[in-house]
Amino acid sequence: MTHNTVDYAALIRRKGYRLTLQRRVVLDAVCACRGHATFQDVLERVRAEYAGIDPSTVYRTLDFLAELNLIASSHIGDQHVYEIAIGQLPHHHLVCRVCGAEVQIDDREVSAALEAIGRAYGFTVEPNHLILSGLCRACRAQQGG
Amino acid sequence: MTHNTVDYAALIRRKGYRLTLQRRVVLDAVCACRGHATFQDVLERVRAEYAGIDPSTVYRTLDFLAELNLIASSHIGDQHVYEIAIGQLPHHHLVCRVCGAEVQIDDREVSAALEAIGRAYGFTVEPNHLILSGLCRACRAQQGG
DNA sequence: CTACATGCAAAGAGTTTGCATCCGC
DNA sequence: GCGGATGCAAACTCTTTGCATGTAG
Repeated sequence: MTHNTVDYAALIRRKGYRLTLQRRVVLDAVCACRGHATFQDVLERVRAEYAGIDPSTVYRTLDFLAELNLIASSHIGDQHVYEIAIGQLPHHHLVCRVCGAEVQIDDREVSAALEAIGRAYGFTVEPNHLILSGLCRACRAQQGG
Repeated sequence: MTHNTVDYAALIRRKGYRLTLQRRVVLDAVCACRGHATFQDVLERVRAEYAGIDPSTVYRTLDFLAELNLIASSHIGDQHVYEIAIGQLPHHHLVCRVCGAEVQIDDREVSAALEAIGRAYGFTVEPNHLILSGLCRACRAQQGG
């Protein structure tokens, strides 16, 4: 898999690192999760492909891939989540606090709004993969509110 | 201390809980931290006032106070932080990623912007004490950027 | 005086680390 | 073959829990 246009294998080697089976499997797993995946999500998917992998290797590999910006690492509430970064434009998410539905928002819409606010306080806002919690249409209808 | 207009002692008793020395000391400590305080920040301040307190009591008390909305609990990066909530309007923060400076932003400025974006996707955004990272004026000048 | 809150110590989850072995280059 | 990466097990940090004792109301 070339993971949409970025030759990650070449990137890894160019930086002097090695392309191991484990690294390929972990990257594919994060990609296959489509959206935000917890460590456990990733581990399960990885093990479907390579049962013998050690959790410490997955931790090390996720850190490694995040360092190279092949995946993005962030937080929803107090959960650490990972997401494929290859072929993704800068973006943010709306996450429904009831059903967990996720919608991706183009960065430009958010940045424009927040940068204006930051400027008023002398801040250069760098909205880093913001995760906004709320209610999706379906859950709002159901909960009333 | 009445902690600005809210009689927290009465609130605690009205709900059937007890006002203990530990609860007063922890609440005062969070208040004295002015801004976001980690567990360790709070623990240190608490111990200056009451050295014998057990960490588990501080954990339990912080949960307790957050439950009553006397303090707010959130995350900066992967750090859990606490903040006094008494007498605070809904608000968000700009945090400088270099020097850690914090500026409070009125909720209305942020909500207006984000709700408009959410609406376009059928979401009711409920921006819960957002923490936006960026560069303050001084650090931007120094770093060039 | 009663039940809730605390202190203590132990358990538990999640994550990191040291080191011998393995394997990509 | 060399040096980085992995597996394994142990260590470590942070947090939670069970229970006897203390104390607010």
